[in-house]
Amino acid sequence: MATEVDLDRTDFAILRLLMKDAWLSNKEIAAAVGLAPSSCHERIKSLRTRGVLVSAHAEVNLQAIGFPLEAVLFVQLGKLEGQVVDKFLKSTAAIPEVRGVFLVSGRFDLLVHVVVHDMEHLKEIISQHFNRHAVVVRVETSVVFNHEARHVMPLAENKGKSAIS
Amino acid sequence: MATEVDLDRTDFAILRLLMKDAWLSNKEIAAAVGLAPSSCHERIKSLRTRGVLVSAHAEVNLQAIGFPLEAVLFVQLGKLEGQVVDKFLKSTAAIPEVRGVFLVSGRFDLLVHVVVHDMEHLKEIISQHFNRHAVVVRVETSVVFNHEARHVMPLAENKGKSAIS
DNA sequence: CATATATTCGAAATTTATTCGATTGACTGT
DNA sequence: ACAGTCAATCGAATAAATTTCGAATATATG
Repeated sequence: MATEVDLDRTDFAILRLLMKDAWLSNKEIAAAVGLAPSSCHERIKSLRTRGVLVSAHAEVNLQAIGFPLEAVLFVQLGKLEGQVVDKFLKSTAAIPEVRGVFLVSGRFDLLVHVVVHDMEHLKEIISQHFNRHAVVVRVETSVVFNHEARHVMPLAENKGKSAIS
Repeated sequence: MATEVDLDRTDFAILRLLMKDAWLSNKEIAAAVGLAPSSCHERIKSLRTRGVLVSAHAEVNLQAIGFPLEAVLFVQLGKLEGQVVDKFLKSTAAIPEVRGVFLVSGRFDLLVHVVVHDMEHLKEIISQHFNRHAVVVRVETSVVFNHEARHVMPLAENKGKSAIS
């Protein structure tokens, strides 16, 4: 598993820009970080092959396509047998309406973020999926009033660990 | 606020592709949905101006840049006065380590997803930010064992509501 | 200080994005 | 059914960006 990589200030600048806006052209990024387009291109290619830059995803306005309601499900699971839980996790993540799954420690075992058309739709997902599996002990549902996703480097400017370490 | 938009099967196909991989070229998308590049380009432009396609963000391997630990904070807030809560939400979202903030109904008021270097770093964020604000009544912390984000259309194939409705 | 390695650059070659007028197809009202 | 209106699609031309690559520069190593 790729855990550590050497990145300099310029790499971080590139990553920071692409996290904010993956639609930036190579030319624009090059200008922003002070490199020639060819050099910048080389670095981006390297970041991808090294597994730092993983992918890019477009964000669509889910309200606009008929999903105005969001919820978080707090799921308690029974005695965790690796196999069964893993299967349930996979099948949960495979539901189109599911936007994220967190397997966590503490009072709950699983947090599931879903988007739905309406309350009926939400009820359907819970009753058809979660209340059907034996591993699920209990589900608590919270409606999401407001949700903000942050696509920024979790690091203050110029705090990139250089290769000097 | 833009809530409803007319989208046909092709629009959904384009959105589905871009959600999965925002690095696809216009040419590739055009081929995949069976349009000429110029037509596809026109549609994508329209999707953006209509506010359906909002943005795109690169996903970086946070392990690789020194953030191997994730946590979810369950926050209870005091009597919700709009102004104060709103300010606290904004300041929370402004923390670089925060990846998402959910204002929810139910047992907790706020869910915060954070990435950190280590436990010390996590403790620091909680004590420096959350335990410093009067609105915060209580914080429960869960370590994230596993986290899967889903970047797919929350809709089964060919289930796009056509303009016929 | 000399050697080896990695980065950077600029220019050429390739590919892609973008514009635009003409054509096709779909919808409206009579 | 039919003419008229509007929107979508296409292909070709132009503009712009990506990608490759050898030479030059900088950086690290012994």
